[in-house]
Amino acid sequence: MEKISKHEEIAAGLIQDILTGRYRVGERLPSERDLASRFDANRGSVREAMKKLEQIGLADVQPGGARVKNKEEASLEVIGHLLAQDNLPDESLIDQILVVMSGLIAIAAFLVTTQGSEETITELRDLVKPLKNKKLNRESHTVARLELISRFVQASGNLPLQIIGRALFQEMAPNLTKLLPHVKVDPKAYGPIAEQLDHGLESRNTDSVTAAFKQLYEINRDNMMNAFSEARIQIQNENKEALTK
Amino acid sequence: MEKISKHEEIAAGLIQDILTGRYRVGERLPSERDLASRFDANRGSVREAMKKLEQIGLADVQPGGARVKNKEEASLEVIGHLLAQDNLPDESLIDQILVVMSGLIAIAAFLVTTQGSEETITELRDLVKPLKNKKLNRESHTVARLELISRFVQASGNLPLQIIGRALFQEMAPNLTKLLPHVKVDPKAYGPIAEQLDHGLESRNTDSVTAAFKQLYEINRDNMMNAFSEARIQIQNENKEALTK
DNA sequence: CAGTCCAAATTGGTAAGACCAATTAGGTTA
DNA sequence: TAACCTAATTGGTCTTACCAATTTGGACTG
Repeated sequence: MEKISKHEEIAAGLIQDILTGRYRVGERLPSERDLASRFDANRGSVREAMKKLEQIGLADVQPGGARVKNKEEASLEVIGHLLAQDNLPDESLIDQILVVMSGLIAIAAFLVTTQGSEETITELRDLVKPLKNKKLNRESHTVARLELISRFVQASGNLPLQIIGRALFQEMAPNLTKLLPHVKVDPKAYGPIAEQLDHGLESRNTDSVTAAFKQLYEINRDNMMNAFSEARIQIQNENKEALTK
Repeated sequence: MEKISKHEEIAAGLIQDILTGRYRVGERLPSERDLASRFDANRGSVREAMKKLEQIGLADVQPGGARVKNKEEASLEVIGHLLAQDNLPDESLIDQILVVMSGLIAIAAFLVTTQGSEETITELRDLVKPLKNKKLNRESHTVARLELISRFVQASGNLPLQIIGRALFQEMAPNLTKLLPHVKVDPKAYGPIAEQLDHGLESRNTDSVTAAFKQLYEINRDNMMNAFSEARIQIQNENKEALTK
């Protein structure tokens, strides 16, 4: 059970309202005093929530009033809120995130193979090894894959890349809980990819590593999209059950 | 002349202290009450500043105290603060940003060429045209290049990509003002690249567009690194002058 | 009637003081 | 030495108040 403070509650409410279009872009939000009475809170707490909105980039608060901004101008944190809006995360947004992650990994692959230390290479190769094991159970396999990708980006030594990778992951991960049970992975499919990754790292062949990750991305993407289908079917069935009761 | 509010002043001071290592990772920051008296401000203002630190990801504030976090766990906003620390921005960090931007553009190129509408393609081709003009003055040329890159990312239709691109740009741009006067561009060098971009867009050839942007990146990178050298020389000369006086 | 200008109401920014709940720190005890 | 308990500290919230900037609305003017 999480404890949620007042300003977090207020911020969450306002973010929800903005993202669902209750307040349109350019429109003025209610005054802090109005919001305070609406949320039955103190104006100081409302101010803290507004601070949050401002930092996320969803509102521009100035003397005279706070105005709603485009979500394209916001920070990466909106992604998490967008994904958390509905019961199931938005499929096209997940798809977009995966594309970007794939691109980020390509950068990391380039940096690691061209500038990575010998220790970094061997450390990453150690992380690839588990993926060669075709008898690994699904859960362990998923953990091993995520760990590999994460470490790759961190090993790049590129601060912006590290920050972006970490942020994207943090925004996506909590919103996949309802989806992950439906992800069916086939460990055998990852064998050749792991081999190629290993060899590519050993020979510091950027193209080889990049190609391997591209395959990994495509498999992951397929798995994710299939999981969406199954999750939707299950929700549909649950709704039917609820009706017959 | 910018107006700077109290909490911004406090936040700036604390960020500076953290990034320069006055407070180490894991260490506890002074209490809000202490900070209030140190900055001669109200505790509410200090709290707003702490909110800022928390949202940037530089501090984790909880009942009991606020603790400093790793900058790798922070948001992209730290990049701007890191660049603004010294007189001249950190060269290696600028280099890292350029690498990432290059990678982001590769993603955008893929998305635009494979999924972009006909209107998007023609719009982008219109932006490429000015770069073919070899007689464009330096300033106009620089503006045209930035505009092209920015529009490319925005045209991708990929929200995370748009957000990241915009954020990276916003963090870097304000800190390049002292560097830009030293950037010497040769408009002639961009002619062939513009041609390739144009053709690649027309034929929706991802590889061609990506390759063109890669060349663009390399030229930009060289220009930037040369600008660093010149800027440093100038600063050195200024220091000598100051001494002889 | 349209445009300009000015004053009043509104809004965010800051301040001082107070209380609570959770954490932390220090000393005591087993 | 380790566990425990108490007291001090700290962040979270609230109340009230005043200022400065913006916004608003109406009066005035052309």
